[in-house]
Amino acid sequence: MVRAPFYDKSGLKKGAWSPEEDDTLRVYIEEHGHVNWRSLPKFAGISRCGKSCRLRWTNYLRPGVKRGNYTQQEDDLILKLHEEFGNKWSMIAAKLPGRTDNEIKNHWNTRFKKRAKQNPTSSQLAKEQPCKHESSPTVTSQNTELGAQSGPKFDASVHQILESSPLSPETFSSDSSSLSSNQASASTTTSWFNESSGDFWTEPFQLYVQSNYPDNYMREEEVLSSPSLTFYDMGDLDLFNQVMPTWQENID
DNA sequence: AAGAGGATCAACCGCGACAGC
DNA sequence: AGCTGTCGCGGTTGATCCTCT
Repeated sequence: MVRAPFYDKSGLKKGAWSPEEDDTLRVYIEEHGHVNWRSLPKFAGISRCGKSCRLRWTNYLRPGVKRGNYTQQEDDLILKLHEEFGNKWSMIAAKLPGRTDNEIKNHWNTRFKKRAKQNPTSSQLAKEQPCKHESSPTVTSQNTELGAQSGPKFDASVHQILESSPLSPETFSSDSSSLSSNQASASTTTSWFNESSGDFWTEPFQLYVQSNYPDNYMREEEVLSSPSLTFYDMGDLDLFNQVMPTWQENID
């Protein structure tokens, strides 16, 4: 279900990731963290653009990423959050431990299609139920359509579509290793990346020797030890806890 | 059994936000 | 103030899987 691998003009690989690439990226990030996505592929020896690496890590390789079916509780929460935030998938994902914005977005779109099929008039609700926190002045047609599901009129039959999946202890945890060190990344970026040039995300791959690595590079364990860098903002879990009381222990 | 069409989801693309110079 | 580099987000695409006829 993935695109066939291919190489673009600049020699960057695109399409599906191989297990070898996954291993390389995982090992590298676990060892060194990700200070600078743009330069990471060079140092890790991956023939991908930084953007692709970031996406792969965020959506697939990152520890704590939960895969598989959505529980009804998760779905209730997504509905609630979508009503509040609209298509702010990253904000929704931030409140759903283990789920990524991409996955939630896919899930929502899939469900919407089902819903739209079942109830073609539902799009009417979108105009009546603008999302509370919509800050953007431009509302796309898709936003409008998706909003159709979000209001209180959303009927319970939708849940019958949803599959339930017991939480796996392996895939779900409050493991602080499932972190995002973006802020740390930005603050610790050092001048040793300066030799790079060209377009940021698509810069052609160049192999750098590991010895180029600076001593002041922020290690994964340093990132983990930073209290402000945990992946989940625990203060934001109130709503999550309301909807998913059975997960409370895991979160705490 | 096989083909068609729908569903799923990983990955790509473009753009905007933000920080540093 | 404007430019450049970096990053993340949201929308979209496309290959594969699944289900129905």
